[in-house]
Amino acid sequence: MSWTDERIDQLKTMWEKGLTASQIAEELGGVSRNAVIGKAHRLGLKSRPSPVKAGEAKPKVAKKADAPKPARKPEAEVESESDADAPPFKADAPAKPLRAAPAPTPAPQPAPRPVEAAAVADDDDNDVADSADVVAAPELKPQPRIVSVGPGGFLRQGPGDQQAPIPPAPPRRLVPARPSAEIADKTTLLDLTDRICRWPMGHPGEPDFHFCGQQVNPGFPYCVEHCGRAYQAQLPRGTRRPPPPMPFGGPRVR
DNA sequence: CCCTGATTCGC
DNA sequence: GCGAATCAGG
Repeated sequence: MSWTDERIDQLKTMWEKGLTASQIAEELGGVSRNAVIGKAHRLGLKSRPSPVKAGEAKPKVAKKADAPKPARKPEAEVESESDADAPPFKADAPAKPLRAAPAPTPAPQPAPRPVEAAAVADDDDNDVADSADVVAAPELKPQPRIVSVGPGGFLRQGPGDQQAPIPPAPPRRLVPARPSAEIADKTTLLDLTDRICRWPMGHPGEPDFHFCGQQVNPGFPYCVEHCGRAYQAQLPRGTRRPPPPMPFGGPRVR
């Protein structure tokens, strides 16, 4: 690959954007991380916080001054003829991994459509696991105190544990709008609105996990059918029937 | 080990 | 100009 104007431009953009050399190389394709770094420097792009330059002002270490190593691959370093029995460098093959071979795609950003906010206005007086909340933030570092396990294997938390002050979402890498094709016609988290039943179908994390998607029973987060599952009239003690099957067949047993 | 960016230097 | 090899810090 050569450095076309376009590729140089991409390099500049991504470099200034703070992407690592590896990411840039992967994005461009056909070049190594070193190539990216080398090019960036040649272009005069300002260096970014390097792990190796901390404080040190004199990188002028004795590199070539005192007899260091050849540093360069010997290639045809024909020394004296008498020493012709030197070990041949058959291992000279760079063994280039040829990273990201097929990647001519300029990665057309999949225009993240203005997600309808997923209507996360959580009117949480209902007791059913509100999957939308849990699923939306699966990457909480500190393991929250688990109060109980909700339907579908959701981990319920105590009221005080709910709000983790971690809104600063780091810049996301480009991600397809749909996790997979098999869910293309299903109701995903992004499809949820106030008027769409958000009863989970399947288990979160599974490739085909989606939501009911029916019109909601006005005033409720679920359709009529699922409202019937979510809300049970409280019967006097002793007259209670055995609990109905939980959604998705109950908590997962691992 | 992995990662990172910087630097060197044969090509 | 290019980039693999190497260095060196995290």
